Amino acid sequence: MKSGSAERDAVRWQEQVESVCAGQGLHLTPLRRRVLTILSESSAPLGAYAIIDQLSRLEGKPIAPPTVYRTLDFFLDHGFVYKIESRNAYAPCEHLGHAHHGVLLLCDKCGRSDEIEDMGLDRLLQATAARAGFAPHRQMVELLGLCRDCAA
Amino acid sequence: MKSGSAERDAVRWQEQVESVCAGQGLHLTPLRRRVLTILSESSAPLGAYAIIDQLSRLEGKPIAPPTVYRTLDFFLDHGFVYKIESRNAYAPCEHLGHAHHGVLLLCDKCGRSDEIEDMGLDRLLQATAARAGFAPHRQMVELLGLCRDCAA
DNA sequence: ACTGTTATGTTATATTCTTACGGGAGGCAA
DNA sequence: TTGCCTCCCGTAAGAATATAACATAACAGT
Repeated sequence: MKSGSAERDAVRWQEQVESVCAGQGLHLTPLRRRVLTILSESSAPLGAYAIIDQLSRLEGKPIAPPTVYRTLDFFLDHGFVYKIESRNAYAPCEHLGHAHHGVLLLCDKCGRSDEIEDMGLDRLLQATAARAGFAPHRQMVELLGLCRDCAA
Repeated sequence: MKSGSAERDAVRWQEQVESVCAGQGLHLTPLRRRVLTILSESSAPLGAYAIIDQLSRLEGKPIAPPTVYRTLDFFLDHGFVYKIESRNAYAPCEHLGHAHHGVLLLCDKCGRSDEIEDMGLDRLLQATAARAGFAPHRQMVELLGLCRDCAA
């Protein structure tokens, strides 16, 4: 979330997704590419219907929800995008390679989200779960509050 | 989480809420009490519409969504209940006194949720946020997976 | 009684997500 | 070629979740 790097990160993200898809033989269709672009160009996470609206404008005709939800599912399945449960919104997942369950910092004011990887936290969570005999397969850590810029 | 204690915990929860309300001059109305009971008698977190249905049956007439959502808001505001964002469900909050942002263990199979307090985790999250210049006011930590009983 | 506040009722609607079904494009084997 | 399969997308409908806006009731304090 260092200022000024957001757009570059977004471009980098899109390129990374492209290359991962190429590498794994995943089909990055025109539709998926357009959604990718919409997501990458947004400064904050987008709701599914925001994507539907933008896509509809891009295509010049109304796009139905399943089209976008399927695309999002594709991205979610491959870890390119994460869903912010507390907001019903979707955002590019940085750290594509790493098992992508980071900490999400969600700003109440500007709406931006930032993703932080923290191995120590992962280990601690894993240990906490293990103590309870719990076997997790997905984790969500979301912090709501004010980001550095908005706090000032 | 210890087997066999679920029902007792639920009763204890309801009593605790009653006493906290009494202590703080909060109005525990008949409606709120009924919702309290519905929540405490459920073995797993309930969706708002499950509560609406049960309440409607109890009252013998259809109850509209806002009635229940308002009641839930009251409970959420006072930390008696937490919302499980990844499921759109609501559950009794154990650990009433403590600042109630525990770790939620959510079983995919039986649907039960368990709440764990972990000061170490809280501190770590706080520190992680602080490093990013982020000032959190609410945190959500949800682990999805299999509970001890269902894993066996 | 008048007023402010809190709690609830009522109607309608917004938002988010899913189910179900069908069609088209490309691969691939007989 | 034909038939079959799979993946992707279109379309219509509807389920599930949540809120807006406005009205009424109940009660406390003055």
